[in-house]
Amino acid sequence: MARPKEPTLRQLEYFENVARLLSYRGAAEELQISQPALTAQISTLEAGLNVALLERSRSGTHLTPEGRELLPYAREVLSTMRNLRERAAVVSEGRQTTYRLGVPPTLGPYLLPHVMPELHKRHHKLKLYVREQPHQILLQELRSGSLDIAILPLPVRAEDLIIEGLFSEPLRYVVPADHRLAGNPVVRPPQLRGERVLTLEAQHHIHSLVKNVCDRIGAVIERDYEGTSLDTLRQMVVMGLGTAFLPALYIHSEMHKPEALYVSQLEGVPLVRDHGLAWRAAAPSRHFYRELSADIREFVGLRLGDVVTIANTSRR
Amino acid sequence: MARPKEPTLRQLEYFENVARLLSYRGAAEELQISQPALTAQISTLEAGLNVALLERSRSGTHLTPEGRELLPYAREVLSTMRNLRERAAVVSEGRQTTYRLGVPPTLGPYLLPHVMPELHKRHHKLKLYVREQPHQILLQELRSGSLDIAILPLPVRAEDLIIEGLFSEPLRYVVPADHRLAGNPVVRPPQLRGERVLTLEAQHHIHSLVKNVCDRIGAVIERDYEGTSLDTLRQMVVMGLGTAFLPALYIHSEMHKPEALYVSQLEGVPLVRDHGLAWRAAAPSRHFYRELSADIREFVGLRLGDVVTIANTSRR
DNA sequence: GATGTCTGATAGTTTTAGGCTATCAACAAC
DNA sequence: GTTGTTGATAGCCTAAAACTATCAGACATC
Repeated sequence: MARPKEPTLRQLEYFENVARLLSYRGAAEELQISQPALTAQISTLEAGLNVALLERSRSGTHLTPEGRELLPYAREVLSTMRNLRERAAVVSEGRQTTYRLGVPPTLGPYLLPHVMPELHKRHHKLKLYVREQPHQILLQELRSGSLDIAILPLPVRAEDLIIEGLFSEPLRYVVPADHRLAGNPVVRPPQLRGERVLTLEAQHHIHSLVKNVCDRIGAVIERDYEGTSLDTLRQMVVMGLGTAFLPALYIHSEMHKPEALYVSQLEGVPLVRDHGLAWRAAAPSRHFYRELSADIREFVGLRLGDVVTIANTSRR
Repeated sequence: MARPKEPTLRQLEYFENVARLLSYRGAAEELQISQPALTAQISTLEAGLNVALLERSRSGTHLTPEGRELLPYAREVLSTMRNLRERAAVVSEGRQTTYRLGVPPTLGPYLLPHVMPELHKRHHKLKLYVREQPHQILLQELRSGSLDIAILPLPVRAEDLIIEGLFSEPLRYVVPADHRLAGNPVVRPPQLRGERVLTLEAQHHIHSLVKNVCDRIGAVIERDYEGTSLDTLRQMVVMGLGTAFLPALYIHSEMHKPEALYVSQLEGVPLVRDHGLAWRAAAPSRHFYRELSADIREFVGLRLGDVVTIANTSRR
């Protein structure tokens, strides 16, 4: 193929060597090629650049003025190439680059502070770039390649993704201080019939979980006041606008005594959200992601074992 | 030869293209190669760097985290290579790089100010890096490649150098104001018999020229006071320590009325120094150097034609 | 002046790498 | 279920890189 002869890195390396040693035979020896091969490559380089780089006679070799001017440029190319190879060597050791992790905003802030320090201790060169987005967006960006891994609410059915269960997180019933059920550690479904329940906007997975449970037990979803975040939801409960089901990790992280709210466990009807770590099945780092998944389960078990239930390792 | 497979520029170009288009077939089309050839080159690059750069499935292509991290490095290599090619394109137009010109210190300061402005007008991208050194050193450094061209006193016999005559410069007889010969525009050899003549140190060409003439005419070289420069020589003449033969260009540039010295022309015995431009016979820019030689003769003729005699174009 | 050594260059040959076409399997769209 | 598109694989061909052998010129030594 008659494409114009561009200089190659090999030729620049040869040129740099000859320029430094001022001897074809000396440079050939150092480069471990034959002297005629070196001569030919330098000639080809000069033809490609359309400029004489070296002045040679039987009495020795010198740089031409043009060669002298271009030598620093050649060294620059070789230097940047060396940078690339060195960085590749580091990166190829594994877990030493930046992975983009997506998490739902209703989970990330209440989970990651417990998990990140442990991950950092174990993989101290690992860098995770965290993005909080609604789970539908997370799924889309994982598929499109804008994310490398994501924590998604289960179940998720996607043939092109690997999803491993992390843990189950219950949602607790939260009432204001003057509520008739305040102070009861456990509430049963008949006690909630007719209760007004506040929840997040429809785009959140929690919305559908809470709606399903309310439909089952006869509680009423309050549609006039939808929360845009768990905090705004909690403030509305404090203000007496209704009651709510809030995630256990949120409660664990954000609600402390003294607090104007009471928390109860709902008995008889399971209300949990399952979390899983997802990645693309074709990802070259999929073995590392599987290990990361196990690490997260381990650390969540250690730090938050009394708040959530660790998942069995399974493909859902 | 089983040398480790280093990445090539071609491979980095291919990688950058795929990374930007996120499609092997799209990139192959833009690169004007077949898609299997592209796939093979990317695979070879990944093997060479020992890291997966791209994640590919039948549903599309993504950068891996490692590939994302190395892509700026690859772009850096391609950028420095582009810089080299662009600079080479400028340099290959000719006369647009820096040439090292050597000149004797007894000539350079009195010649170049007349010649450089004209040279710059004619070759406005030409850059001459001037070094003043004794002519023996000039010859040595020209041969060793530390200089590209040099103005040398003639004759010079060197098989490996091309030398073209530039001009002949007479040396004038200079006496203090109270000298018996002061005011005579012309002096003859018998008038100088027994005269004490100061000159430069032996390493200078002028020394041997003056010594030869003094031997012929019976003047006496003053060995107790040798000049280290033309200026110091002239100051000693002013102080009445003796007389001297000074180059015409020096006189033309540096000695003006009123001055405590008188200048005469020596008749009957020629006392001139011939100057030539020298370069290595094997220098790729030798055609340019010949043109430069002609330019210098032209400009010296125009600006200093009444001080020196332009040489015929000849190989001495 | 003759001879030997060292320099870079040239010629012919061999080996390796880059690129081709044909075809494959997997996946998505209709 | 069929068709089209994706990246991957196999076999082949050509160009490039490298080899060895040898050359001519320059220089040092005898």
